[in-house]
Formats: sequence, C-alpha cells, structure tokens
Amino acid sequence: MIDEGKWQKAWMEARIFEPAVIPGKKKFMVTVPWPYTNGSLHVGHGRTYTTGDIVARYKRMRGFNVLYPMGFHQSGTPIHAFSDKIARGDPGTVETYRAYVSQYVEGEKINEILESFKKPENIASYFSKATVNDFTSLGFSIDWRFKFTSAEPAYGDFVQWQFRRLNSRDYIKQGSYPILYSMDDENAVGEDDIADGDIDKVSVEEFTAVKFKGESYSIVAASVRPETIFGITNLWVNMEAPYVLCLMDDEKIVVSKASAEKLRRQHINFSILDDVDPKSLIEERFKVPVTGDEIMVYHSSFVDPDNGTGIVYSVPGHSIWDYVAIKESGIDLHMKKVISFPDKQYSVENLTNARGITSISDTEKLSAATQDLYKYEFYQGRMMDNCGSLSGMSVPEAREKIKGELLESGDAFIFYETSRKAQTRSGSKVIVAVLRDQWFIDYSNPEWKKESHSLVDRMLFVPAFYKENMHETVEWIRERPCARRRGIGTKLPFDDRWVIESLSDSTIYTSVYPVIDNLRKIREIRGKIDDQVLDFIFLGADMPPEYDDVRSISEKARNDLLYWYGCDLRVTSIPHLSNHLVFYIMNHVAVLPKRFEPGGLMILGLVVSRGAKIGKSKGNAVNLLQVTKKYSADVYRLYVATVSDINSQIDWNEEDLQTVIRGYESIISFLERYRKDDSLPGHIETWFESKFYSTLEKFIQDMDSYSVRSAYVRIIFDVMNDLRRVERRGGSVNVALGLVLKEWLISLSAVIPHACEEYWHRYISDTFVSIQVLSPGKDRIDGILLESEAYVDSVTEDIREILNVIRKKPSSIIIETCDESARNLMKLADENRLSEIPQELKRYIPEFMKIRRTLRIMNFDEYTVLEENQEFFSRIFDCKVQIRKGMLGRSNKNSWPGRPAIHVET
RNA sequence: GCGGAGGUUGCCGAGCCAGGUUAAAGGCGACAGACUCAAGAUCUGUUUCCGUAGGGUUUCGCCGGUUCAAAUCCGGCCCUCCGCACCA
Repeated sequence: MIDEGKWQKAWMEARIFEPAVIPGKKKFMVTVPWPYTNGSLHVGHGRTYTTGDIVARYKRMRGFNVLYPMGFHQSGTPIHAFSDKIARGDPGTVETYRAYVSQYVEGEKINEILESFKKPENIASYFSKATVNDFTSLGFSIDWRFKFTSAEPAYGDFVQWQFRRLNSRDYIKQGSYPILYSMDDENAVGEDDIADGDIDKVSVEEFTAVKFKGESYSIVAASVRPETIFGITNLWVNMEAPYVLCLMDDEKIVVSKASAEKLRRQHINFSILDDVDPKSLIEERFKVPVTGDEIMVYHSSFVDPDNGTGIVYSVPGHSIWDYVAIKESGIDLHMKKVISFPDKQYSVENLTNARGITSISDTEKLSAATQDLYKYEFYQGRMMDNCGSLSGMSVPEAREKIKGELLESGDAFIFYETSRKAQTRSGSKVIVAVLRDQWFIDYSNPEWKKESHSLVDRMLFVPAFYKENMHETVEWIRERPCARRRGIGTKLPFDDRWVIESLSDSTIYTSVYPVIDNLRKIREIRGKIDDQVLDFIFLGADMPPEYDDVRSISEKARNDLLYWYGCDLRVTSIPHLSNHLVFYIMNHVAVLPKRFEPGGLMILGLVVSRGAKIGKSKGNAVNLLQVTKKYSADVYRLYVATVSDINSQIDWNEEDLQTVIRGYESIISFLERYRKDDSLPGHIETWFESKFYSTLEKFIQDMDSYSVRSAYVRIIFDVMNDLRRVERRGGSVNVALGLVLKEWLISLSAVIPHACEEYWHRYISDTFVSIQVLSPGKDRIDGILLESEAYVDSVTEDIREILNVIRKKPSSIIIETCDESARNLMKLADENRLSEIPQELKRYIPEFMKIRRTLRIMNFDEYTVLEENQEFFSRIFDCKVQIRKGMLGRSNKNSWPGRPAIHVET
C-alpha cells in the first residue's frame, strides 16, 4: 500500500506546484469551477477537479510552466437557506450536515460545529477548509497561494469594478420581471427552497388575462390560448369558491380571491375592494372583446379558483373540458369552430368519444386529451374565416397577434402563474410575483453577441461539437437578472439594496487568481481598491500620481497577470454551458482586453451513481473523501481517467470500480517486482522498447487533443500487455522495463502521481516525478522490429486457426517461407505487369489472385525472423517446429510473401 | 417544439469526420485450460453461424439511395438522452 499522504506532504513542503513567473517560459493556466461551499463533495464533483489536475500535471510533463489555482464560491442563497434550516432544527438538514462533519471530526466536537452552522458564514468557511483538505487528499497539484473566495472584500472590489464597466457599456438594465415567490415569507424563492423543486421543476407561465365587460365591472378570464377568443360561447365560474371585486388601475374587475392575492404581487395599482357573491356573476351578461358578443356565466365544478383567475372562458369547439362541461350540465349552446386542421380525429367530439370521457371528473383522461389537442392544434391548426383579422393565420402567428392587440387596447393584461402547484419546504404557497426594479445584465446587445461569437470561434472546445452549441447559446441568451434581495455576496455598486447574484459575480473571477495577493495588499494600504488601480492592472490604463503608494504593488500585479492570464483551459461540465460558460465568454469580451481572452473549454459529461442522477434525496451520493480513504486517491483518479470518455456519462458503480482497482494493482505489481537489471537487451526487450516509444507517441497525440481516456488506456494497458508478451516470449521484464521506466513513470504520473512518486524515488532518483519533463524518443522506435513482431503474431494466429479446425494435437509443425519467384510474381502483379510473369510461374496466378489481399512483402527476411522464434513456436504449440525455405510448386501448399505455408502433422 | 448528442455484436463501449486492411479495439460476463488441497486472484485460449487446413457466412435502429465496395457517405422514418434560464 502506498502512503499517499507522505507524498502529498512532500509536494507541499517542496512547494513544487507554486510556479514562479519566468518570462519567456511557455505557461499554461488551467482552471475548474470553484466549488460552492455548502457541504462536502461527492464522487460526481470530483470528476471535473480531477480532470483539471490530470491536465495540469500532463502540461507540466510537457514542459509548460503550469498554474492550477483554486478558490471557493460562497455567494448566493443556498448557504443561507441551509443555515436557516439548521437554526430551525430541520431534522433532514441537521442529519446531512452531521454526516458531512463527522468525516472530519468525532464526538462532541460535531455538535459544536453544527451549532456554529447557525451562522451562514461558518458553513462557508468550514467547508472551504474541509475542501482544501479533500483536494489535498486527492493529490491535486493546486497552487494554494492564490486561494480566495467570492465573499471576500478584495474580490468584492473587483466585482464592483466589473459591474461599473458593464454599466459604462450600457449592459446593465433595470425592469420588471416575474419570479417565483413565497407568499408567507414575502420573498423570492429558488429551486432549493421549493419542495421537490429539484425533481419536479417549477417554472413561470404567461397567461393572457382577458377582460369581459359587464354592467359595473369586468370579469377576467386568463388563457394560454388567446386566439380562441373567436370561439367563446360562455364563461365558467365555481360557485363554491370565493370571488372578490378589485381595483386595478382605476378599473373594477372580478377574479377569485386566490387569484387576487397573486395579482396584488404582480401589479402596482391593485387593491381588493369587496367580496362578490358568485350568484350575482351568473345573473349578469358580459361582452367578449373584439367580437362584441354578449355571453352568460355558468357554474362548473371543474373551475379551480387557485388556477389562473378562477374564471374560465369557454371554447367548447376547441377545449375538451368546456365541451364535456357543457354536455354534462345540459346547457343548450351553439358550438363555434374557429380553428381548422387536417386530421378529424383531433376534433373535441372525436377525442372525447375515442378516449371514453364522460364526465368532468375524469380529470386524468381530460388532461391527457387536452394536452394532445393543444399540441396538435398549435402545430397543425389554421384560423378559420370567422376570425376577423386572424383569419387564415397559423395558430402560433394568430396567438402572438391577438395577444398584442388585446394588450394594446387594454382588453387584456399579462397574468403569471406557476407551471404547477408548489410550496416551499416550510409549507408556504409559491406563486409568481413581479419585481418592478429587477436589475439585469442585458446580453441581447447585438454588438456584444457579435464579438462573443468571434471569440467562440477562436476558442478551443473539447469535444468540438460544443462550439456549435455555444454559438447557439450566445444567440439565445437575453436579459439575465443579476442581483437579488438577499444572500451572501457583493453589493451592487449603484444600488446597495441589492446583492449581486451568485453566478453573475463569478463570470471572470479566473482573472483574479494571479493577482489576488497583491489586491489584498493594496486594499490593506488604501482601505479599498479604486477603479483607477483596477483599470491599471487589468486594462493597462495610466494610474494617477495619487496612487503612488500602491504603484509598485500594482505593477507587480500587472506583470503577473500579463504572464499568467488568459486561462488556457477551463475544465467544466455540461450543466454550465447555458449559464456560467456563456457568461464567462461574454463577460471576458465586455470587460477585459483581448489579450486576456480564454483559450479553451473542456466540457465533461455527467456523473451518475448506480444508474441514477446523484441526489441527496436518492441516497446515492457517494462521498469523495470516503472513496479516497477506502480505496486511494490514485484509484479514484484512475477511475476518472479511464472509465469513460470525457464527453460521456460516468456511472459510478462498484463493478467498474473493481475493474479499475484490478488494473491499478497490476501496475503496482509490475512496478513492485521490478529489479534493476542492466543486462544487454535481447530481441524481445528491444522490441518492447520500440513498442513503448511508439505507444508513448500516440499517448502524447491523444493527450494533446485531450483524449484522456484513450491516452491512458494505451499507456497503461497496452504497455502492460507488451510486458506480458516479453514474459511470454521468454524475455526479461526487468531489462525491458528498465529501458523505459523513467518515461513510463512520468507519463503515468498525471493519473497515479502517488504511486509514480513512490517508485520514482525507489528506482530513479530523489527528485519529484511530478515535475519531470517527458522525452518522447522517436529515434528509439524501430519500425521493422515492430513489423516483424506483428508478423510472428499473424503466423501464430494462422497456426492456431488451423489447429482449431483440425481439433487434433500436432506432433510437428513445418513453416515454409516463400522463395524469390513468389516474391517476384507478387511484385509484377502489384505493378500490373502480369504478362511479364515467366511462363513456368503462370500456373500459380489463380491461387495468388485468390489470396492476394492477405499478402504483403515484408521489409525484413521472413526466414530469419521465424528462425529466431522457432523455440517460441515450439513452446506455445508444445511440439516440434521446423522453419524451412519453401519453393513454389514443391508441395501441395505454396508459400507467399507474408504468408508462409504451414504444414501440421498429427 | 427549439437546440445538441446518440441508437454497434450477451452487456458496457470504441470505430463513423478522411468508405475497402472490420466479425468490428478494449472492458465486463460466459465457457475451456494452466496454477492451487480448494476458492479467489492471475495467466492462456474461445465467445455470429458453418468448417478435419489459415476459408466461408450473416450482422452495426428501420427503409431506401450513391458506389466496384458502406457500421462508415446521402435522403426519409422510428426511438433514447441532455439543455431550454435567473438556479448553484
């Protein structure tokens, strides 16, 4: 067992991962997303960080000056939310955190720490420290000198500077915006706050709320299908439910009481005046906008007062609910059809019959049928001639048009509803509220998009198809709310009631790594970091004389930044694509000069566990530190590197892990058994050397294009198989391994650094393998040697196949190589000079043509090679083996180039 | 629906961009053998079907096309997965 901790300590003490700025030396900066510090990490998280470390270590062995920095994300609301829950004593949360903490401490100490978690900043700082420990245990080659968090003041100054820059380019906007909102808490809610919010997502839906004018007030029905307004026959209310009269912008309207509570939070001038007796609604007539039809109101129990406005306008021609409700209550009404479509199966009548729907209580069937009908009409439907200005339009067109017209004329307003009924985890109802003064970053600016596209074109994407994907994302992105009313983070510089939202504050933070220590010093001297200083460091602007007290520090920062930044590779995962990564790209374009632009993105696939998405609630979140402790860091790293391609999903499971462990043990066993042996290498050892360097060449090619898996499968498993071949061929593994051991250890060290360090020190030298540079050794590849081994293989296979067919044990085998005349015949045939073949050989042409494609003239003497391997053949086939020079026509089997005749005697 | 990825031999998973050397890498599983008192581990071989001579045969979601030649190129269809926003 390798003492991994020993090497981690040794690396730390020797400070080998803390590179100096060396002007002229090519550098490589690799980053991964900084972890959010609300808990300990599971095996899923580890993939990205480990891959980042493998890249960092690989680039080091290729001679780059490598910077792999790390920080911690602390801003946002989840840490707050968890802290609140712990303070409230929420059993689930307390249990989760007890489990986290008990990995690091024992006994009474756990309770003490849990107690401290009632303050959010303690959670953040505790898990920042814990994660440093986890990462160290994984053998990551992180330069911890540049660690910082998104909540610290020096970084906050930078974020504010960044926002002022964005604002100066007019990319910051303010406006109204619908958000999910807790009624009891009177506060915005995120996915984490909603019960089952991670499993069943809640989104905001936009309804068109249409006003139907009556005598003294309007009645409001909200619909997602405003184009059906021409087919309205009546209105529905639920007599069991409470309705209220409200005042909205000096206009009296009636909606359900539940709905009024929502509207109150969506409109400024809105107040509830009085209760309304549903009976009075039924007695009155209302006017449909646009058509001017007078319609009646009826009762139906299917109307949900807590959905929409609690009033439904009825379009029986195109709505199954309405159709069934009318039939069931026996109301005598004329159905109006306003949308035509080709397949009559989709008429409400046929759908209702076909699905056996008889009553409005068949809610499941009704919902399913409704969904099918809406979808079908939306894509296939056209507005009929009775639809005024909408006539002849497709449904989507008509919908947009009528919605615009109704809003314009004041006959309708937008009403927001949640996509499903939802509650917060503490049980408060979740509705949609409209924030009036929400701050946005406006990513829709066409110039900005254009520059961003061009940056995307310049960047490297691994896998490549994500480049196309990123172009799409840049096109698609619009305004993004960038501030919230609560949470940890930096205050918005132009409105300090707002905290910058946690993804918006972390878009170009990677540029801060190289300078964070100097930013802290500047802040210490001046109390804050002014824009003039940041302009100097990040933009190269002149700095006024009043900043002379920090000039030399700022110059140092500027120099470090110029050397290290842009980030050559950022390793992340798929979920970041449509948020963090597009912000990362666009904010670089907007804020920083071109010389600091990012070089590339490596986007990893998801990690699932035992076939399911990893989730706390699913109980399949395997803790990363536990895995490291139970198996070893090297085993986990090997798992990440070899179990799956970077773009494919990894399924964490015990079976695959066992395979990886066996692979790891094989490597260790080869390295453990090794004893230095300087004997002169024989044929097979020389072959091995040649094969190794050819493998190493492919390894480098693969790694340079970030095909980590195939690179390491090669350099591990191919090399081990070749070593076994050396053994099988009677060669010396020690001699063979000795020829390549240095380069093998260096190349392996990116994935299993601890083991490599151990054997490097044992067999090679007391330097660190982790910072050695690889020597490819093209001159050590002997192509002919490789070819001749492959030839021996193919002869072996042929013999084996024959033996398989005859199913008898051979008493002797004779292998006959071809003669000059066979070679000659082949040469002439290859050059299309068949007619020049000597007369006496012509009778062999048919046989030759038949097997021609399996033949090849070798670059070596077949006889000599076979002769050298005579003993080997004899051993594996356990019989006498003779090598002879054959002659065309001498026996019933002919020898051809690359395909000696094989005679088996039993 | 929009955008992206994909459907390969018992399973997982390469190959497909640059068509032929592909019955199709590698791993797992299964079977046989070696080692062992035994089990495990390890090693060797087999793993579409047929075959007493290195051969033949049928296969890469479905249908069709291009080509001397297609898992690979083109068209259509069916199916699966991921993202679609204010959430880290």
